[in-house]
Amino acid sequence: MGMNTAELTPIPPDFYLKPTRTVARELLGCLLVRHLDGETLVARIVEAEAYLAEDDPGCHAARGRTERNSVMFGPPGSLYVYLIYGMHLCMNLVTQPEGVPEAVLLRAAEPLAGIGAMRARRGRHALKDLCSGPAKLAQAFGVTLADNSGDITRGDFFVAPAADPPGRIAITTRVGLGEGCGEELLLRSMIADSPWISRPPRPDAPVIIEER
DNA sequence: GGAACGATTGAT
DNA sequence: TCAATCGTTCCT
Repeated sequence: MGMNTAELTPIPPDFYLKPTRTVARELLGCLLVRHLDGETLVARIVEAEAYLAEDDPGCHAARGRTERNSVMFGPPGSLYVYLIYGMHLCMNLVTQPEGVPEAVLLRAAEPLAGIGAMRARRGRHALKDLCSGPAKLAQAFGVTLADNSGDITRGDFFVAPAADPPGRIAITTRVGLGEGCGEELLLRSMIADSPWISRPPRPDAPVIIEER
């Protein structure tokens, strides 16, 4: 059932040294894989956002290093997990060399395997309710604060290369940022026309389509 | 020490 | 449209 998960292997750390916008774009179609509690969870990434060290007031590291954001300053391929709104967790993949605090927020994915376990963790049945938002995705994959600073390039929680690369990619503004937080920057990437994204672009936001 | 706020979600 | 819910951040 589901899919063959035997040959899934991690993308190595060098991938996360590319420009962060590129990493966000190239993560589309890649597979998020986790072996957890005797299950293999797999989802195809369809939406991701870049957060930059320079000229990006929306980045958690925009005002320097703090206890919370310290993982962003760590090695590429690190997992940065944080609590938002006192009740949800968001999952980021750290990019750039140590000392450069950039990351990609994983925002949405298409569930492919381990659906039952995802449903149980989410408390929802519909496939579209499992991974269609950053906190939903984290919950479906059993992410906790204990996963913060983990290594996404090896072990039982990793990103594998795209088996089915996306065709058209849409680039637009990020979700949920207030005024003055870089809300106009085109740092959100998603698979164009994917039914698995968290939400459509704002009606007034520019959308750039890249053919592949 | 205290207050305001947030890279969200789910219900109304 | 709105409440939930609490750690982080920033101000006093």
